[in-house]
This record gives sequence, C-alpha cells and structure tokens, in this order.
Amino acid sequence: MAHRILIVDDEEDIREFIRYNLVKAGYEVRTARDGEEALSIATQFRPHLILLDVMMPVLDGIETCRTLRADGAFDDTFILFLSALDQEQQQIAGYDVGAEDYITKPVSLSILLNRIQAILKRTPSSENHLLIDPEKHLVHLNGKPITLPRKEFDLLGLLASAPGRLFTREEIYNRVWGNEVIVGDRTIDVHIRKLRQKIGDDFISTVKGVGYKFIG
Amino acid sequence: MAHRILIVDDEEDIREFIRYNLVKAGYEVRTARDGEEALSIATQFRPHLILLDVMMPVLDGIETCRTLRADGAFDDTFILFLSALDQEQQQIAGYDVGAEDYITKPVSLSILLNRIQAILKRTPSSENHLLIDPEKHLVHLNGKPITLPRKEFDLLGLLASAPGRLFTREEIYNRVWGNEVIVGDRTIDVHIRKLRQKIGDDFISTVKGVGYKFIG
DNA sequence: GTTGATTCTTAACTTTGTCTTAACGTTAGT
DNA sequence: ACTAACGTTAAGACAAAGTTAAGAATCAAC
Repeated sequence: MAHRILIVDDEEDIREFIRYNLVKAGYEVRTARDGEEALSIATQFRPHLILLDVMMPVLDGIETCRTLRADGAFDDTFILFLSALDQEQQQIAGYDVGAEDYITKPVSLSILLNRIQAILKRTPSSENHLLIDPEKHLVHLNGKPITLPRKEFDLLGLLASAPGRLFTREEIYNRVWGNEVIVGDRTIDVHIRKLRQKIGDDFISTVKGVGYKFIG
Repeated sequence: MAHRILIVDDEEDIREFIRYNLVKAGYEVRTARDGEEALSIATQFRPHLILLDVMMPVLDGIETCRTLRADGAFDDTFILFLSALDQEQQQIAGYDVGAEDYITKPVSLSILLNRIQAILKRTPSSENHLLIDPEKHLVHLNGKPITLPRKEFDLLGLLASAPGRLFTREEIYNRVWGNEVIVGDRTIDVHIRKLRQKIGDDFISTVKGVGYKFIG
C-alpha cells in the first residue's frame, strides 16, 4: 500500500505538476484548492503527508495547519509547507504551528521527492484504507474498487458519513430503510456481515445495546 | 491489435515521414497539426504513445503535455518530445512536465523506432478499444466502424461521456429521452442489450437497483 | 402518399442477484 | 452462569434486469 499525500494549492499548474510526479513516484494523491477543501478531504482521505501552500484564499496554509493540529485526529500526519518567499518562511518559523518542514517555490522536483521520501520512509503506510465515491457508486479498499449492492452501499455510506460517530439501530433503520418499511431484527446484522465480508472487520465496530459506528 | 500512436507536429513533411514509417512498422497512427488538435484527437483515440513536437503554433508541446498530464485520463499514455534544439531539451528537463523522453530532430528513423519499441513492448496493446465520434455519429470498435441507431448512440454516448461514473436509470431517461417522454420500464434494458450485442459485454456494466456505467 | 426497411417500444416471460427471514450459535455484561 | 443482544448461515421471497418477439412508429425512396 502506498502512502497517501494531500496537495493543497490554489494554483492548478502547481497542483497538477506535483500530483503527476507524486503519482508517478507511487504515492496515492489527492488535491485541494484551498484550506477549507483540504480540511474536508483530509477527514476522509486521511493522508500521511500534506503539502500545504502558505498563501491561499478562503483559508490560508497557516490557519489550515493550526486547525488540523488542533483537531487531534491528525497528530500522525506530516505537514510540509510550500512557500514562495523567505518572508513567509520566517513567518511560519515564528508561528510554529506544527509543520515538519518547508519547501521553496518554484518547486524543485528532486528536492521535493527527496524530502517526502525521507519523511515517509519511517512511516508504515499499510494500514487498511477505505474510500467511498458516491458519484461513481464505488468503494475503494486499499486501491481496489468494490461495487456494492444498493442497501449495502447506503448502509456503509451512512456509517462512513461520520466516522467515529455512533449510529443507533433505530437511526439506521430510519435512514436506510425509511420510516414506513418495517424489517426484522436481524436484517441490519446480515447487511453488516456482508459489508464486513467485503471490506474487512476493521471498519465497522459494534456497540452492543446501541448500534454501530465506522472507524476512520 | 496494434499499439496506437499519435504524432503531433506542425510540419506536414515530418508528420507524413514518421506516419508512413510507423504504419509500415505495424502501428495504428493518427496525426495532429497542433496541440489543440492533439488534445481533441487523443481524447477519442486514446493513444498508447504520443510523439509531441515542442515548437508548435496554437498550443506548444510543453503546454499540451501538461494539459494531458493534468487530465488524469492519460496517466498510462507515454509522451515523447520531438525537439530541434538543445535549448529546448533543457527547457523540457527543467519543466519536467511528465514526458518519458525526447528525440532530437532531424529524426533518425532507427533511433525513433527503437525507442518506441522499447517503451511499448512492456505495454499490452490488445485491450478492447472503443472510439466514439459524436460529429460523425460513428463508433469504432477495435478499429472497425459500427453505425448505431440514434437512441443507441445517444445512450452509449451518455454512458461513455464519463467512464466509471454511474448513471441512474432516471438520469438516463431524462438525458436520452427527455423529461416529457414516458417510456416503459424495459426500454432501457432492450437498448442496453442491443448495444452489448454490438460492442460486447465488457463496456457496460449493470449496478442492480441503481443503474449502468461505462467501463473505460 | 405508398411502400419497404429500419428503428423503437411494448409486453410476456425468464433469469439473476439482492434482500429478508428464521433458526441456531456466539458473545459480552451483569 | 444467565441472558439479552449480536453473529452466522442458508433458504426462500422478491425485485430488478435480461431476453425475445411482435407490433408501432419513423424514415427514406420512389
């Protein structure tokens, strides 16, 4: 399994340039236009490393970094700043928001790759990873696409929509089956089982007497 | 099935010289005059390899390459630059836009063929290949033209417009038949069947309870 | 217009895979 | 250890898609 890298930059040229080369280097890559998008993608994508542009509209790199660090869910995520100016670098140093390093723009590919490799080679990447694409009605498990039947997809989609949050059985019934439909007690369990067969036991955990939750 | 090669050069002499020799070597070849034409042809033609002149009007090779790389649909496509000057080569090296290699002009035929063979011998060429030409209302399957009736063509065109994406039956009804027309439940199925009879079962996959999608 | 050919839709039936149920087994908390 | 809650399994019900042929609609050619 490859390491996951999230690139955050408002300039498409730079995003795509880096993306292409990191994909070629064997990483799994996602991109975001600004800090806000980065936060929402990072929650699902769980990158091992984030390349974060300092100067961005909507939410700049420093603020994004601070928000990520405050979350607690990204303590294991490395953050690399991309900055154009020495001035900015000093600013970053001064703020000390929890970044690992910074890279100057224009980006030298070999330097970038070297730093990324240096950082990530110590981090094991092979933990299970699940990605849900509602548009394509597809689930990627460790890079491999799995097509799920409707009910299973809906159920997984609901649970994964809020990783860590607990869904009661009643809530699941209401949101997946709708209030009118009445199904037996074991129906959810069977679907959960089908899902666990397909995506492994690590993603859905049971809270006895209450319901289920998705482990991000 | 032969590998597909796209030649992009603004000089007709060079285009035809290379084209002639590559066809003789057993490749399926298309040509384009400039980057813009190249992009539109490449989308349909899906070449395994692109020979890209650096200096071109309208859209130069470097920009074309970058656009292709940004697309994501051409990640598996090899790109070879044709450049006249050492200067240009340095520029390419500096940009590092995702090309595999470059060839100096004037082109030595044996060198060119050797490089192409070296690159393509690792790539399987024989995957099924479907080409849709909305202008001419024509579909090419593995090089052979197939004429489809209007509804079938529209349906295939819709699905193929976003490979991998899932289209719900409702969406298909709306986009192929229009909101006013009401047709029975089995109408889509029958058209899907006709299509599968003509282009094979490998391109359209059913997601039961949801819809259909095109496998790129 | 009439003809003939092609395309499109419908309807009846078959097949396929999903969803649910029910019976039984296992686990965790008291 | 008891028990309520969840896990597992397989079978049957069910719904959705596949198939086929026939007839309706469309279109082109004369």
